[in-house]
Amino acid sequence: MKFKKDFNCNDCPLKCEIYKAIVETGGDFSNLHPMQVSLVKNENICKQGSQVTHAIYLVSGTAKLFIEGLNNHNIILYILNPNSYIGLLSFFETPTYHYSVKPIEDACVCMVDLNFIKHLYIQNHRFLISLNIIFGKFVASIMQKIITLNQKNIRGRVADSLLYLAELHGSSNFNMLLTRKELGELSAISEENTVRLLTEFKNEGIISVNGRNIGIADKSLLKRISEFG
Amino acid sequence: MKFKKDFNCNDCPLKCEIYKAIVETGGDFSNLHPMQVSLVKNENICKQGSQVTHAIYLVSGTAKLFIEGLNNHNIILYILNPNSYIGLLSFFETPTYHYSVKPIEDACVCMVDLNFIKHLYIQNHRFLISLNIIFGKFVASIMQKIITLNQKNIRGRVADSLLYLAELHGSSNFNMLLTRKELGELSAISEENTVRLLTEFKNEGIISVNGRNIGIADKSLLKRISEFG
DNA sequence: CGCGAGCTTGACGTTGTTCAACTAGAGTGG
DNA sequence: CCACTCTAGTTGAACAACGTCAAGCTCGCG
Repeated sequence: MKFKKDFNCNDCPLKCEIYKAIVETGGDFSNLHPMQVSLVKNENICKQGSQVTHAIYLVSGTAKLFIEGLNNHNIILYILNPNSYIGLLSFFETPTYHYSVKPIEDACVCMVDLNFIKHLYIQNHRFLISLNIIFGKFVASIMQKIITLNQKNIRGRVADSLLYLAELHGSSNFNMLLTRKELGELSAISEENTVRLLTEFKNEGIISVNGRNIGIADKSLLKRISEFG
Repeated sequence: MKFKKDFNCNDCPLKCEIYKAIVETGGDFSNLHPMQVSLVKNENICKQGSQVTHAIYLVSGTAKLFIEGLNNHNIILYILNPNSYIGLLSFFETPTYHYSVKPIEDACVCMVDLNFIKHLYIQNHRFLISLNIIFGKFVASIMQKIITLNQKNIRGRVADSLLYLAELHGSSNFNMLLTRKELGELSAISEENTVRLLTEFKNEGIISVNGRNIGIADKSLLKRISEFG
């Protein structure tokens, strides 16, 4: 974990939502005090149960957002790409995080004091609305996740996860970055069954597997499997 | 379903959050046009997939909030008591409902145009903050639910549900209003296993069962079961 | 009186987890 | 350069947990 203090937004190549909102509202950066932090794998970006003090924005790298359950058994809810809010589900007056976030490759995040954010969205309603839209999408996909995890068999769930990852990477061929165990946590199944299903799908010619590189050969079939058939 | 149009908030015994916020902001009710609706069991208060046009507030009665899954298999997320928002999870710029709500006893709801609400929370930040606080709590309990449903055995899940209902009714002795099937949907298990566990708990002296009336005799033991022991 | 919805119980089969053993590759230190 | 160790991945077999099917029961209501 390496801090870059006294960071200046004008030097940042990523013109994030917060930056845009400030410019739109009058361009006063004097109270912003952004903090950029570099992290390596397995460091916590935020930790379930700890206090929410800053809005966190993923600048570069990829991260997993997960709930820490019983007996060290986690469930991964989303994979986060650069240019997305991390603290979002906790922006809204939640004292502590209900989930944890860790990078799955080296990453860089930017932290902004939460009081600044509140002040900003009260002044700038377009910003507030944009937060709410993202928030709404998160909730929608959690709902979907609850159904998927509870009502599909493990074949359908892994198919779902693979389609999700392809969508996320914008291609049918991608390096999923996740270990087998993590792919299992994304589908809420055991590591062993994850392996079994990957080889099963491979043998059926639905996907190609090369280490963590996945290629989806028959997307429509995978979709039918995901829909539970 | 029976509409009471041209309803006047000053005649309403329930001084809800929205009412209070309007009074606080200047007391202009002229654009409010609240609509009160009476519903009986099994009518939809709101329906998954349909458009969100109004904020809905539960005035009287009890309702279940559930996700409609595959093969007519639902999962109940919450039981709603009077004086709570129904549309809440969809207030924030979500075009369609991601869940359904139905009364489990005769109920009465009040509907307010969503544009009015938006206008109100932009003017009144205390109201916005109060919405966000409730929103945050909903999300927190969904997170908890995901873990519960995926990582606890059915004994733990039913124990959880019973403790939840006791909390909701504010007493260890309550009429749960739910059928066995619905209690199962609250715990995401089959109706048959729900019945089996109720009699199991009864035989173990942990609860008393009389139709839909439940009495929790040994709360601490039930808590230990819920914590997965 | 008969019908239907809700409830109850037993038997059975499927699904998925867990345990255990084994393999392959990447570091590490002598 | 070779043991060694550690992690990630893989496979098989045994077992436990749940869901499903089927049948019967009870009570309220037409």
